[in-house]
Amino acid sequence: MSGPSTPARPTMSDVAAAAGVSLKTVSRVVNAEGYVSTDTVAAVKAAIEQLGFRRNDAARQLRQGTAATIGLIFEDQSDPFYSTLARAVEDVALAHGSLLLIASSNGDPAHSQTIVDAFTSRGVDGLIVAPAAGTEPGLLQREAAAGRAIVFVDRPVPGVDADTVLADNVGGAAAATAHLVANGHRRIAFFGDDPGVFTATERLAGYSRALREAGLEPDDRLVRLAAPTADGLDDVIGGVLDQTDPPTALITGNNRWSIRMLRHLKAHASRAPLAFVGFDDFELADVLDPAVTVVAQAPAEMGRIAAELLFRRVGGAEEPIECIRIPPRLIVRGSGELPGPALA
Amino acid sequence: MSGPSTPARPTMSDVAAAAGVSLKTVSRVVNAEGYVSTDTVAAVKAAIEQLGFRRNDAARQLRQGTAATIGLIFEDQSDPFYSTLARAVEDVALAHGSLLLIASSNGDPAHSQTIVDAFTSRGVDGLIVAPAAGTEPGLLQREAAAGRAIVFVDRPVPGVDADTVLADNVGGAAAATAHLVANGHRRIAFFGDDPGVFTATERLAGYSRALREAGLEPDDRLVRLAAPTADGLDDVIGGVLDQTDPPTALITGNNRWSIRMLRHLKAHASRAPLAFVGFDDFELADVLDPAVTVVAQAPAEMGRIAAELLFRRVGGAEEPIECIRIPPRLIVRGSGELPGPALA
DNA sequence: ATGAAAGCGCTAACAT
DNA sequence: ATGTTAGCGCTTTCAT
Repeated sequence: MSGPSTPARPTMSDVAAAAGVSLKTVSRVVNAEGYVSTDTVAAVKAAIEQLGFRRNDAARQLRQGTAATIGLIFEDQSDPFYSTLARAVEDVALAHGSLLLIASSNGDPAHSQTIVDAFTSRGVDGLIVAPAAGTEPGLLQREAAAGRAIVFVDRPVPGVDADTVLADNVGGAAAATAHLVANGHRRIAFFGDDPGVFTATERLAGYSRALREAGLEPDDRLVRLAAPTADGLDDVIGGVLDQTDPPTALITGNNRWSIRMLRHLKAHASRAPLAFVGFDDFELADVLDPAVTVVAQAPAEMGRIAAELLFRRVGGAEEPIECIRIPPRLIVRGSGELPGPALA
Repeated sequence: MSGPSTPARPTMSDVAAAAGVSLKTVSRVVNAEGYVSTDTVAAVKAAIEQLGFRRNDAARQLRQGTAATIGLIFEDQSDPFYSTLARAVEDVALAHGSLLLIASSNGDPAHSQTIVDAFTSRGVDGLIVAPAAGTEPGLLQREAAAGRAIVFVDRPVPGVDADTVLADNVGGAAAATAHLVANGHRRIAFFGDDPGVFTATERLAGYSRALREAGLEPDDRLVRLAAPTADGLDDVIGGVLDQTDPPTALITGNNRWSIRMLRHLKAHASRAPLAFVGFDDFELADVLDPAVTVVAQAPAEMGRIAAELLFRRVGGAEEPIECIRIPPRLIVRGSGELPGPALA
């Protein structure tokens, strides 16, 4: 007699009793298996409606072994790059009748592992993971080997046999760099994420390659790799931009860095303007003055492709592992076209 | 003999057999129930490790009736307002050992209903919902009455007995309007979401109230309500801003509208500058020139509070239904302080 | 401290 | 077209 008595949820037996049929017939109707007479279907549906029956998917999952659910793991689900990607995954999942579990790893491999465990305990049919830097292959490879569908996005985990969808980071960063060179710049700075982060390293490599291809000497004094959320970045940036023989252009290695940089540049507006190309597009890049030239990734496309790969595997496809590179696209908006000394 | 033979996932019986104990003892160890000798614990843990056992939560859920999962339903999980809110919910859920199912309603009440069904079939312990405009109370009230924990955020559903976390939309919009009046503006335009959207109507009411309190006559020619994603908004906006006796200031009713407006203003820069206050903060508002004055909501706080309310209910709390209003905060950045005619 | 048996609500397999 | 039976892997209950 304590609390408001919550009416117990009706089960298929309750519906069966109400409709005067057997349990299995209710199951047939609920799952639209067919081979049930029109009258019976109507009677069962009426009983379902009247009792407010909803199938208990835990029981279904226990029996069938499928959760109709996939798990997403990102560093931070509120990062616009990942939330856009997640949305695209959701649309594909919906078409496959699947739901989405989402969790943020905070870039912590240990926590990431906890999430993988929690997801697999729940029997997710597959995982789409942007792995945290430093993720060991062990657990994931075990899952992959046990037949769990896994697709990596944005970053791979070497040692895990799983499909992977990556941006062409080297090519994109090289294109950004070449673009600045073509606009007359010779001293181009690069600000990227922590060197442990796969994309940061690849993008730095693309930058260096393009410099060399342009006959320019990479200069350590123009490169800084640090988490864009770190403290003291104003000093880090200032140390590069205010040195003797300073850069006349710069590249930021991801959207967090672009935004951090724009904030810095606004706070230090007395400095001579620098040409600026960001890796990854971001909202309002086109509205700023000058509008920000970017190498746009295609997060929605990456999400869609990753999800399609995943559901192919969930469906039992045995094709060889794929690694798909999505080419980024240079979007010229103004900030990257300020002429450098060689054109001045 | 088709495909790579996927090793069957080990169960508790397998672990029990390997460790030479009974099924129940394994269960005790896995769930840290205690009353197991140190040696036995060690033996069981070794077997778990060796076999790579993970508890099957579908079976657990079937028996216990709890999924350790909550469901989130938003219009669009990639909207920064909602993705920030979702992230805050996630942090609270994590502390309660719960995972997050997320789905986007696209503002469609029918699809929203499908999602609620899918979530409840899966036995979620609770729902956090930003309901689509036009949501009927029926299904949700049935769930609430059946004891499912529900918390509404951003918008209520009248007729459903559930806790609700809302912004003080009227107060916030009134503050934005009063701020512009105090800066000398007399003709202030308002661009908000569709009139079916709860927040749009409340914010419009706050705007009108503040005008009247300032002794100003609300003027229909200065107000437009439309989805910020609609086509042809440039004409809608132009129709207001380019009329005879045009406004000298404007308010946008949500972050999507703010961004839409900034894009329009940039494309029509020849027009005399208008004072501008946005409802809801957005990234880079501080970096634009002029920086955009906003009435900032607190999506993370709203998410945290909603989640805390939810888990209180999941835990069985029987307190009366609460409706919490979170006061927004005016952040003065420049765009809202351009002096109007009364101060010129 | 440990174990045996029953059963959660559903679907698979097999009748009829 | 419909029904019966067994059992998915776990937790609950009750012994010992």
